[in-house]
Amino acid sequence: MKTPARAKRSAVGKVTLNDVAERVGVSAITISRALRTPEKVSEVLRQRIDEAVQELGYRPNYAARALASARSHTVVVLVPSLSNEVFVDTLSGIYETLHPRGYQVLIGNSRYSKEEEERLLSAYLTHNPDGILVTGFEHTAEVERLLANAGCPVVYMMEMDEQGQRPCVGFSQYECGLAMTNYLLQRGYQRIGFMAVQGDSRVLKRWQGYQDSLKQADRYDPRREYYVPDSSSVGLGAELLAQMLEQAPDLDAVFCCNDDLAQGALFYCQRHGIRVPEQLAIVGFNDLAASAWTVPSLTSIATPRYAIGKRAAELFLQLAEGQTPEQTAFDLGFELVARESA
Amino acid sequence: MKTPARAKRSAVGKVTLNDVAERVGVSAITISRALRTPEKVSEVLRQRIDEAVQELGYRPNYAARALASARSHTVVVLVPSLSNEVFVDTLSGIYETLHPRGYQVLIGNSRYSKEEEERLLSAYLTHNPDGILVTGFEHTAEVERLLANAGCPVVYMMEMDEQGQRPCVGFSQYECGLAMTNYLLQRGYQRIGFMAVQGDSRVLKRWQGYQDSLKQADRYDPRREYYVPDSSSVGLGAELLAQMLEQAPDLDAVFCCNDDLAQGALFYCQRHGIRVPEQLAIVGFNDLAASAWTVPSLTSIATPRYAIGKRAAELFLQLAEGQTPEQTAFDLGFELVARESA
DNA sequence: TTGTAGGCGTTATCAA
DNA sequence: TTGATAACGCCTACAA
Repeated sequence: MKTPARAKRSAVGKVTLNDVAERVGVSAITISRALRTPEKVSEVLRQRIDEAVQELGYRPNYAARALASARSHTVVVLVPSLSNEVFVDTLSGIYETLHPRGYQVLIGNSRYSKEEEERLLSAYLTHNPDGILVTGFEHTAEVERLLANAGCPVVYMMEMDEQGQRPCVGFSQYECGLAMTNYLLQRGYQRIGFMAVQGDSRVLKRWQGYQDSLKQADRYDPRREYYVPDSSSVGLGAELLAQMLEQAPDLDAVFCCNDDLAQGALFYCQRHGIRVPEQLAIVGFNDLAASAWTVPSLTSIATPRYAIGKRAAELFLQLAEGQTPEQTAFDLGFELVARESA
Repeated sequence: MKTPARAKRSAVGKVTLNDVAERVGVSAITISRALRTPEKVSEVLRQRIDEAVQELGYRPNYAARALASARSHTVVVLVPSLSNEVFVDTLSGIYETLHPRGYQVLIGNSRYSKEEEERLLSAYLTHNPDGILVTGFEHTAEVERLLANAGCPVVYMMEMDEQGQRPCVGFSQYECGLAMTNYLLQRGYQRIGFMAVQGDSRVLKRWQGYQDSLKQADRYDPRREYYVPDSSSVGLGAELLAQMLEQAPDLDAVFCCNDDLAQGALFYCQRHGIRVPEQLAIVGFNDLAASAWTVPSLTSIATPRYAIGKRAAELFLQLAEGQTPEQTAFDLGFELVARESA
């Protein structure tokens, strides 16, 4: 019913700082201060202001704040997938670190597409983020250019920077591949295959580790490698194992580039009466939650994704505060979890 | 090297509309128009503007735009979990519909906490979203108040509004519970248990359906119900089945309130030599990707979550454009997928 | 401790 | 088709 004289273009007649100021009888800036730096406002005033804010239901306008302060309090996070426990866990670590510090997290899901990543980044840059957290070092030239000119700290996640220049938190994917394959060799497996999908740089590095391990043991045979660019899934693991067994029937172990695949491979064996690990050993990667419960349980590599998210966020915070951390590259390691399947 | 006289507080010396305007020799508003409504700018000018934009690398400032236009081009989506395929799929549907229309999607993950949901919504409202997509109808009073006063369309997802007032896209969780239990009865199972976790309203409704089905068949026995408030996981399914079998050893079928649980229950049976479905039938809910591949494969209920996200986003679009759609409540149904486990 | 002035980058409004 | 002007709501800088 009331027609506020002031509001000319005001979107929905939302309560502004000025409304609160009028109500309390002070200037707008004082309200602003009371909200952001309460200690700089007198006790009495602060109390009256808090009340007025409550009564009027004042809610600061994000856009106005971002515009006036030239700080968005926003951190952009670029991940290749959300349907993967790994990145959801990473996001948890990021969120739990950044949220208490007053940052909004803008999630960009590129679906393993570099082009989509480019679009996302380009769009999100209009937000003038205070920081950007990206997955991996493999991007389009344009993305690299955008990141370089973003004017805010950029932290790379999941892998280590080989040039050692850029801030990053991750672990050596190559070492993972090496360690797991060495483990299989050590357990006496002789004809070890590798099942790869997606083909992102992290998978390729694990694969490289696998190859180097076998070559060193003089057991490498390209016929036992299987790669398709499709996105990972349990079903795909089952299908690919069928194909691998056809191509290399003498396989005695498969290293699946991730646990989804490994679970699918295991189910395939269950269905076809192939005993695991007696006839065929199966190992995965990432140690997804279900892998401890399958029968047999899956040997895998546990990756510190939550910790990566957390540390990456912390690193961003340091960088954003203008600190010069002595360390900007964090290798958080990994753990080989030996279970029943190999 | 150049020191732009104008830039006094400019955050990072970003290129603005004015910079482009100067370069082209027109006013800023013309650049703005050329970018938003190219058809309102002359051919020649448009071309020169496009070039200048390219050369200077101009990128509109989201905050300024939102402030000036009182439109954020942002839609807030509140989900209870990201570690659940269901909501990730829903988000895909939303994103794929809204992104091409120029909307940003702000994801809020409440982790099944109503209090966290309240904090999230409160924070996100500062963005003045153009719309809000929420999961379910069960919220704190404050959230309900905030939604009612948000001043933008709100669409509820996953359930149907019993009062039939609010815009919603979902399906009847109750009917799902009913249908699945009827199916089991029909298949001849007599002592059917229910395994519930999380305890959100959707689970409760399925549970209600289960109870009503059994009561009607005069086969209801509360000893066969098992509920813990913990969050769902494969491991929990295994643990709970162990407890259920102890409490009601005569169980001949379990209806798990979702597929995670069902998979865990199945793995428990595999490990303990309980034949499924001969000794114990297992059914789940949601039809997660892996459920088709386990051995035996899991009977479940496929839910149209991608479609729900898509339709909810479309409904929002209609509402946002001021249309009055004749239909604002969409029941997208569900499908019982009979497989080997029951 | 509080206030004044001015501007952040864009768009709505109205005029030319 | 183009432009001048005045917001949008808040914050920085400086002053009192």
